[in-house]
Amino acid sequence: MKKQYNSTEFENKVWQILKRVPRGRVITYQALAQAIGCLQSARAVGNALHKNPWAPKVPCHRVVKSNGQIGGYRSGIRKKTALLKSEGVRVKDGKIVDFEKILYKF
DNA sequence: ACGGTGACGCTCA
DNA sequence: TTGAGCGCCACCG
Repeated sequence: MKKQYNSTEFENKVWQILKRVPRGRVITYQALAQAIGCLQSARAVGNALHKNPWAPKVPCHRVVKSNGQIGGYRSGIRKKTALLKSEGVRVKDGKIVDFEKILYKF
């Protein structure tokens, strides 16, 4: 597909992995980065999601911080939380309930 | 080429 | 437990 700004294998990998996360589950930026191959690039992952050209196509709202917190969202963490709750994920004050239980593993 | 920015992570006080 | 600081990687002007 055409590169919208720059060919980034890294980003492509991010969306790809994120798309295989089932509904009602969540994944951490760290795990995502690890799946790509760079455990230290959790930040870069967030950056990729932040600028992701396929906003509604990719369930970016299923990506949370490694400590179980919601993290951030381009449209606001509130929206992210609402989406998660809509999928059956219980969120308590910006934190995932039973985080390790709904955490998706590859 | 360089510096700044960002939806992060971990350690220390 | 909470807050602040430093380090990490990738993208953009």
